[in-house]
Amino acid sequence: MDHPFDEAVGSVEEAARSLLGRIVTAHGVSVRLTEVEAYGGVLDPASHAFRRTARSDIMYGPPWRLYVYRSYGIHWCANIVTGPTEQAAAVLLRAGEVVDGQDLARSRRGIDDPLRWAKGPGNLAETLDITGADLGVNVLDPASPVRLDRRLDQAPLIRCGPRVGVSRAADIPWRFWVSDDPTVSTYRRSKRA
DNA sequence: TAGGCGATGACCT
DNA sequence: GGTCATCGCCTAC
Repeated sequence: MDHPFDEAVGSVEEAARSLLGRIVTAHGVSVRLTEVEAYGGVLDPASHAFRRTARSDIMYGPPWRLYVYRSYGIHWCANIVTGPTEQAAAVLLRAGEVVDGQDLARSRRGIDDPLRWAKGPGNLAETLDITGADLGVNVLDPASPVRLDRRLDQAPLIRCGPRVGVSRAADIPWRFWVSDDPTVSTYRRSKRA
């Protein structure tokens, strides 16, 4: 597929795919990532880092830091900066399966259905108790409040499609999810796309 | 400094 | 299918 962001595809797309299936642990709960979206930074008009501002500045820094932003004034959304540094690329964590800390997850979400605990980026952040206080932490540091486990030996079966909720560059298939996984969020196209 | 607008989720019909 | 709560960020005045 031909689009103006070919240069960014290699790095951030590969990073997004490599995150699927890995375990993120934060504040007492662990989640196996089943759905992510890639954002290509300066080359991607849908990325918060398309223009450098105070909010997006963290994405211009070193990779494997956490970028957290508030959406609609209500929800927190968590991203992992993937680099390279000048490109400001990042991967949004959209959904996962809670694999540890189930009691904490249930109390934070207030619902009993485990499939819904970390379904959608806002719910994922709420389950893991990720907030603005976690902005910029190094997810590869074992002492970090938000951390990523080692890379998988075998990658899961991955499918891809357009990103959710973005109005610009809406047709780029940079949403990735684990095939047939029940914790993946249901797709909704942006109203403005 | 004011106004518009979301990388959402929950609830409604 | 559709609506709406709610507020921080960004842009334009």
